Amino acid sequence: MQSKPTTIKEIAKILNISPSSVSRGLHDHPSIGAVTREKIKQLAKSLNYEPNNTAILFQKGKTYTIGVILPELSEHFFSTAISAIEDELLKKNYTVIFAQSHDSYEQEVRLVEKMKNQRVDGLLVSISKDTSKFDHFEKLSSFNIPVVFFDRIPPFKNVHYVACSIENATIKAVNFLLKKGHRTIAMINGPTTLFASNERKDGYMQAITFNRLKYDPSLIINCDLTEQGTIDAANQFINHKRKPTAIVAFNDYVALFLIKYLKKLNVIQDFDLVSYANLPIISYIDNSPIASVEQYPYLQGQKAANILLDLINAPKAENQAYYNTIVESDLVINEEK
Amino acid sequence: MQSKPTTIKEIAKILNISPSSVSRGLHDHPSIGAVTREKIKQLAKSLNYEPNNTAILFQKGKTYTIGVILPELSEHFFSTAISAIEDELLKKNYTVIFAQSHDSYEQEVRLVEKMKNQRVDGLLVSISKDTSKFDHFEKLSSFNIPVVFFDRIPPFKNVHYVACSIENATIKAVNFLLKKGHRTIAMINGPTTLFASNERKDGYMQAITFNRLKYDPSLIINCDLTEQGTIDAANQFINHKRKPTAIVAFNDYVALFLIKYLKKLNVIQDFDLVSYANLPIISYIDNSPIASVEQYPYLQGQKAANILLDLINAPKAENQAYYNTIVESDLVINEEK
DNA sequence: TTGGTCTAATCAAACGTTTGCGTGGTTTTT
DNA sequence: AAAAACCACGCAAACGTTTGATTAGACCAA
Repeated sequence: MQSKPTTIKEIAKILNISPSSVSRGLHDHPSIGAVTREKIKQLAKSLNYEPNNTAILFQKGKTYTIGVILPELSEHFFSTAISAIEDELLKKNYTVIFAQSHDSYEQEVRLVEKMKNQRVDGLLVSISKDTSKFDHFEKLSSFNIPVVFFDRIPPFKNVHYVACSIENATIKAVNFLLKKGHRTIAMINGPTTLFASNERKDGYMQAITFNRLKYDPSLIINCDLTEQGTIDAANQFINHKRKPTAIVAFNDYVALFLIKYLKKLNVIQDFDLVSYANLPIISYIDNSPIASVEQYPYLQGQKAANILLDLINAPKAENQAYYNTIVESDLVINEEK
Repeated sequence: MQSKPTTIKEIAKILNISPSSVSRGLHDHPSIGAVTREKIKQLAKSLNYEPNNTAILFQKGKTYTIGVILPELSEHFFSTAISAIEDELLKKNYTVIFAQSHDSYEQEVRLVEKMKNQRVDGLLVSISKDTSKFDHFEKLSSFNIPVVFFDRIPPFKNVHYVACSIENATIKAVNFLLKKGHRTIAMINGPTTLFASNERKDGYMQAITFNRLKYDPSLIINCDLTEQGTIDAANQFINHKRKPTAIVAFNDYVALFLIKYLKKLNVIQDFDLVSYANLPIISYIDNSPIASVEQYPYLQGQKAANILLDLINAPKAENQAYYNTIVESDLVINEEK
């Protein structure tokens, strides 16, 4: 009933030829005659022969497997990105294995170790919030396992990465608000420890100074991204001597908290909001942000996957230059308003 | 620089013992003396020895790899479920590979084939919308690859599965609305071809008849789950001679379309909505459903993963009985209202 | 002394596939 | 007719690890 899978050896024995000939026949090697080749293929098909992958991988010392490590799969951004990665790698007959760091540095270190033991051909990583040391990735290069970071990338250039320029995006966002006539624009930013916070701040300042406006540091509040933190920030803006007319929210979650609170106070009409896209359906909400920074997770995933394939298949000598790919972000204007 | 990984053989040569002793030493086999064992372990550590997984898998004929096939990873339900699966299987040192059918039957067939060639130890599957034939799964049993279906399951009992009883959930939902005083309850259902549609209908009817109310077939409309389809259904209800006061939406997407349209017509206040949870943030929306059927994707994923492990590790003879696990769904009342 | 039990290790096969090299036999070239 | 070229295939090693069978030596009992 539960037949052991057919092997090349068995085919060889039946046909009274050597296993190597069978292997070559199945691979259309020129040194196998057409007649024999067809006999091999026919028998293989009729016996339901399936190459034993573990044997091939072992023999070749390659796994055709790509590891993906990301913080949280149930975040829409990441599930979309890995969806792209899987689509892209499947085309090239690679297999994807993945794991979640759950934003823990220790877990990330463990996972990198595990992926290395699994002998992945390459790694795609979006780093955890907790990660500030990167030794665990450096070890990989000595094993010749290329790594491409995406979206959440380390703060230096000598790695391969794909990311969105949040700075540029923020410039676009603030410019958009300025063009709409806003002159006092506030920002609910994340913790100063986050690279992403600095990018937002830099973009904000660039837009403000480029437009010859005065930069008021009290209009940028660093919060912990919780609901209470958002409420505290909102209160500061509402009571600000220069009460802002527009607020840039760190992300859609913050925007949600903000909308909820401003509605409760019945002052939502006093503000135009802009946010960074996390939630696909945010535009369905009443008083939703009038614009969103789209970071193209699918595109980022695609590009990262293809870069990794390049690295895997490149001659070793060429691995000198680093891919630093920036995916341009767009400001998506919410038509509903 | 790029050192080839250390092998057991090398360790053996350095220590002047046989590879088998090294292997046994590393595995604490009793027939290796404590002194030798420690020498082996020390040297292994200092040489950064990592077992070559592909070799082990090949040798053991097991891959310690579980395949997961699901329709669409970027759907919140599925990303949560696979997140649970990964968490659960990582604990047991299994590796997860996954692929998306994108709701295509042909793709699903290809993927099952691919997973089989990858020699996965088992398969977790949520079937595609297009799938009505199941031969591709039956083939797996002859290769002794167990399959556990979750959420989207085939319409028969002689398979292993984990799912939520949408029927029970619907009974709860309708009962909830009845208790709130509603007497005319409508339902926007999916296409009749979908198993999920029948479950909803059955649940609806059971609740109605159990409460000795008259069942009015015109209050259940089968739609194609598009925005236009939802609008058409809504129009029928609005113009219905017995205009309903509550509507059960097929899912959150339909609910979103519905809310949008009813708001536009300014009749949203005339209806109480209930939906089935797909979108985590739906409750943040104004006029959101007053209750949602929670289907516990994380729990379903966990259970499916554990059942699969049971099947993999069970003695062959015991594989007779089928796991048919129903995860109870809950009606989550939206407090905001 | 013979036989038995234990300990600590070795030997060799096995898993399935790929691949460099070798080798008869036939055909072509000079 | 000898040399060269080519065709179609076989041989055997290799990839790294595990494991059943075996062994050499030490110790003990009768």
